[in-house]
Amino acid sequence: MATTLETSATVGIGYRSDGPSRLILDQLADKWSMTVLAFLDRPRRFNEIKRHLDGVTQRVLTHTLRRLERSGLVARRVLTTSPIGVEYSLTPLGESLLEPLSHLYAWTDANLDDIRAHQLAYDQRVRG
Amino acid sequence: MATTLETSATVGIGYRSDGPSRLILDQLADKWSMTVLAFLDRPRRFNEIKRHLDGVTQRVLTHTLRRLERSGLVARRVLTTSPIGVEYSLTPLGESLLEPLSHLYAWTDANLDDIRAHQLAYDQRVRG
DNA sequence: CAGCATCCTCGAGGATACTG
DNA sequence: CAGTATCCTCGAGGATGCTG
Repeated sequence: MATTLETSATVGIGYRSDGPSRLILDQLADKWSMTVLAFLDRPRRFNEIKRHLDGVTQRVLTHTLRRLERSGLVARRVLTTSPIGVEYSLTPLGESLLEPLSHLYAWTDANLDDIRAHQLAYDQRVRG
Repeated sequence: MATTLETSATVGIGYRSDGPSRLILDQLADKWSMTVLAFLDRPRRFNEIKRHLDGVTQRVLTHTLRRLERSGLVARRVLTTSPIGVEYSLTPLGESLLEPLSHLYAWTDANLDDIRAHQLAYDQRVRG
């Protein structure tokens, strides 16, 4: 099972399904994580985040933040205010992730129309 | 690894949950899509891909390839050989996606140990 | 060889109610 | 305000068998 490293020497993209990239993808590919990371350009309160993510429930947002905190991407800080407050912010590790992600966003913006056109053409080809 | 890009500290990352990046993430974040893309450094036959993805079923691989084809990232070509064959390859659009993805892979490789350490520490703190 | 047709499992995500 | 605690839905993914 020790797979050899014969994969994609041409392209030079070191992705393997059992590799570390899989782990990161699993971390980010849920419904809200990336939106949360993008919103944490400054420290934000729990309900502030919740209001920003239209439709998220408390339970799911809590789970999302816990997972990001667990991986060291987000820091959680309890404020000893009158009603207790909790502040979430990006860690340096979390901030460093924004840069590679921005490349993906840029690609998306540049190719979205192309993708949509392909999808539309495919659907018409299959249906009609 | 401190990039001199000054984008990370500011909002400069144009991600929104209702934006196009969401669409791309939904496309790539399934269990096999990225592995398939990485494996298509050259045209590959269906069963060739299936053998490479350890554990994937025919049904799921078919669906994965259909989705990638629908978005224009992968091309499907039927070979009129003795037993019919099908060849899958990256489109230029699909190839262009590998570059931004490689940034994500590089980040992952550079920070995997850090992430794993955070997760371990978190689990012990919470008492798992 | 490369599928499609069924059936089934399992967990992410949501609805709702309660609380320190 | 920022959470838990239950319960439920829904679809991705898997198992298995059949076929042009």
